[in-house]
Amino acid sequence: MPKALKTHPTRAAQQALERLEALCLERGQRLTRQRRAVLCQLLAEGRALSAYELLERLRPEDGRSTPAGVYRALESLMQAGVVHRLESTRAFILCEHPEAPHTGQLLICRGCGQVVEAEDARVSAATGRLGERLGFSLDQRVVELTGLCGRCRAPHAAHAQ
Amino acid sequence: MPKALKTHPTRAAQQALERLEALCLERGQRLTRQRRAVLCQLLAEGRALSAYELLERLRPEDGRSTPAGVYRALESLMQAGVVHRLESTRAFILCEHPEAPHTGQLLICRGCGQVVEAEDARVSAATGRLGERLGFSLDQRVVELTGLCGRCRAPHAAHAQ
DNA sequence: GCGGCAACTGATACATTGTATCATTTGTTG
DNA sequence: CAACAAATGATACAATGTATCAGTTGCCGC
Repeated sequence: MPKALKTHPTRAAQQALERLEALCLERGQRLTRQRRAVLCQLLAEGRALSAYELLERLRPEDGRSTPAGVYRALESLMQAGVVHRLESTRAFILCEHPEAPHTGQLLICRGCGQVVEAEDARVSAATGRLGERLGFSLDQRVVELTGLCGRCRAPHAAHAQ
Repeated sequence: MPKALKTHPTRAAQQALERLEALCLERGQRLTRQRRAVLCQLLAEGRALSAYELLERLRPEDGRSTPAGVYRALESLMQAGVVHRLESTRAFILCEHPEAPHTGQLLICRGCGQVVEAEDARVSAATGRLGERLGFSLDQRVVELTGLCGRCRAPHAAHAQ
């Protein structure tokens, strides 16, 4: 029974929202109306949204929202580590593990659009070592793996692998 | 003595170009005037270019070049595996190791813009295993590591690490 | 509370990146 | 060399992201 949470979004969402807000403040970001609104939308949607999809959803509640405003809010939320940008799809999504600072990996299902966030030690170690080996001091690691998730693959073919 | 190659670009470039052209044909891509022109520019430039930077460079030689045309040419060249797209900078660059099919990693220096292409077994293995572990059958892996290369770091600070 | 400064916003305009469509041209193949 | 598929040219447009600057808001010390 997926989507069951949708039936009482305010309950769990409220709690999650407060946790995210606390993190923003801890990390030196003011938490303004706009930023809160962007957080809410991402939380409510539960999937990655483009900046302009966000804008569409904000406009009804706040007719004064603008692209620049949305991007500024996203910038701040990314600074705080509670939102990630998907470079390969130009979309934004809530961080799943915002408590711990991270340089994670993102797995993107091209079937259902689901995004799973991972923090794989082997991948982190391997990319770190690769940087060292080539003499780079890394400050950003984009690891985005696209494919079909288990659920999306199942109906189409039985040939595992 | 960097940039020494620039003094006789046609020599080595000609040879590289022929090799790239051969690869395109082998891989079922027609090699048309436009595509050849794009290859030439990327080869001449030796660094990543945006689609519109490419367009600027093509226009003088062929006033009929259009954005759509450039993107179509790039599409074909990427199909042939001789060009890569940098997702995190929205730019395109010649593949350094076009002979071998690959799902490589790209290291991008934010100082000089240099892009180094790697094919690190540990990174490939680790990302592959991560996909498996989470039930994904991957068909695209974006690994883009940004930082400062050795040369760009050196002048600024002596604190190794 | 409140004055003042920095941060944020609203508004507008614009820059960059990427696509859709369709008539025409080109290239390949039998 | 006819015919068909692929690529191109032209135009228009869609999507994504930024610059600027005047005005407002929030925070901090008093």
